[in-house]
Amino acid sequence: MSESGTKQVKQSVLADFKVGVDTVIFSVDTEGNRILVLLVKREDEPFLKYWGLPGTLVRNGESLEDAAHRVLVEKIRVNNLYVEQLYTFGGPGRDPRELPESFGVRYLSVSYFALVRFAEAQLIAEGMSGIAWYAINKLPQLAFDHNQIVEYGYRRLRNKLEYSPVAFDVLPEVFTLSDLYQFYMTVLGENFSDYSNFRTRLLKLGFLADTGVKVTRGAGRPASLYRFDSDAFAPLKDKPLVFI
Amino acid sequence: MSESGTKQVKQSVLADFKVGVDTVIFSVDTEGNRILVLLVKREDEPFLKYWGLPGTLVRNGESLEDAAHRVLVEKIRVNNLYVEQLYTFGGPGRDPRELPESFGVRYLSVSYFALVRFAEAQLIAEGMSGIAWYAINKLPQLAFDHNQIVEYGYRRLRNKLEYSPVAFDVLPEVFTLSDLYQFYMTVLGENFSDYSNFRTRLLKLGFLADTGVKVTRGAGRPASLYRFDSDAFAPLKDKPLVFI
DNA sequence: TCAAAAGTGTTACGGATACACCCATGT
DNA sequence: ACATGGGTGTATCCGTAACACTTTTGA
Repeated sequence: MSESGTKQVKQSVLADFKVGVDTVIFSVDTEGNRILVLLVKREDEPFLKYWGLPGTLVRNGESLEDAAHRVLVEKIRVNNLYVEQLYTFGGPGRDPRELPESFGVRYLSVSYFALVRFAEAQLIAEGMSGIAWYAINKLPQLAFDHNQIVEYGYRRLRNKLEYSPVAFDVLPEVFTLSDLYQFYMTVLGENFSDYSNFRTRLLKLGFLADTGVKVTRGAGRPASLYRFDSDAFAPLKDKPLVFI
Repeated sequence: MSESGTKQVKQSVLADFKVGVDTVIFSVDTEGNRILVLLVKREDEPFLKYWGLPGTLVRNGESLEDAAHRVLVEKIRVNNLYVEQLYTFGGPGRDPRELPESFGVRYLSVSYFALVRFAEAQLIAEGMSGIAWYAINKLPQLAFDHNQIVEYGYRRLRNKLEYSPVAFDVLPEVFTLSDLYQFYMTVLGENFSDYSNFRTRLLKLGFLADTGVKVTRGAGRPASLYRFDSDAFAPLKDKPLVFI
């Protein structure tokens, strides 16, 4: 950041910003075969009563991550989650609070991506439930440029899943291979892989430990419960891996 | 000092930001077999006389991309380049100008990633050449957290190259397959692929058009000049592609 | 004629795909 | 006993890796 100006203008032309953090919180409902996004109904202008992403403005002494975490904790109670930064949207005019041509304060949004476990996620109803999960393919018109942000996050979700072990951050401690398969099916679509091939591939990678415990769900042969062995995974870290 | 009040908290606790844009500008020197990063010597505090990334603070009415572009144009003259957003660093205290505990203005940096053609890049010497290419493996201690940003950008460079056709944004209009190979070699390292296999794979993808023109460089059989056919590439867009 | 650079061909291996099949349980 | 879901095996295909070979030029 070298503000290379030699003039006096220096201060006057620099834009003043408030920085917002908006988080696309995903969860995967394998039963319902849906990907869900957490939305909140806005109680302030602008975009009053529109649905939008959970977000907040960054406070004094607070890091971006802290702010993202604060919003998350306000809206939802979870034990397991995965968070990472997504993209920063900062063009002038993206927030109606910036009066056109006024050179007032600008609003910049750093978006975050989060993945939580659907089954255990408890929404914290504020007032009369201005908070809800929406299927990603049935989103309403959102406030600001939030539709665009969700779209961006969705691409990231699929990418992350294919190349990194995020799934295990969000699955229970132990799970069956069918659970895992269902999870991937839901996110990546019907035709990503055959079950039996998925199975062999994953097991060959060697970081899924069979606990020996069997679980039976209705009819059918009982399934083994597996555990993600992060030690066994460690050496594979940042190697190009495909989880397809 | 921002007006502090424990009451109408809402307004008073929000941090005020200046937003900076820092760009990691890469070029690939295939002759010298080096990856280069463009650095500028700071002429202001903080970090006076340290080398750092070209950057600026965002002005009124200016988008982040505009700011990134403005800096680029100030430092370097190029025809071809590729630019994309990298990451946003915004923790409190990352800039010494934020007085500790003062709740003064915060400095947030949105970093960008750029790739330019080395051969045609002309550095715009300001004063006595406070601007230079540095080999990525021989960087000095940089201002702020810029070493970290470069590291992040370097990862992105290699990734981009493997999975997307950025190379062609930065190669001449026509080039030999050896040129292309040298380029990949330089970025991805000695052991990424055999030349002949690289060759067959790339040609099979079908978006490299042989111009028929031959060029000869010293001894050896003349090489065909190829052109990147963006129409032929279009259908492959956003399909998972490996350029290795 | 020989070295250097460009370009072609060939073989072997390993992973992915598409199945067919076997196993254990509930009803 | 049979439907249901879990789990195993196998034949085939195709991309990749390794490397030998041919072609065309300059010196």
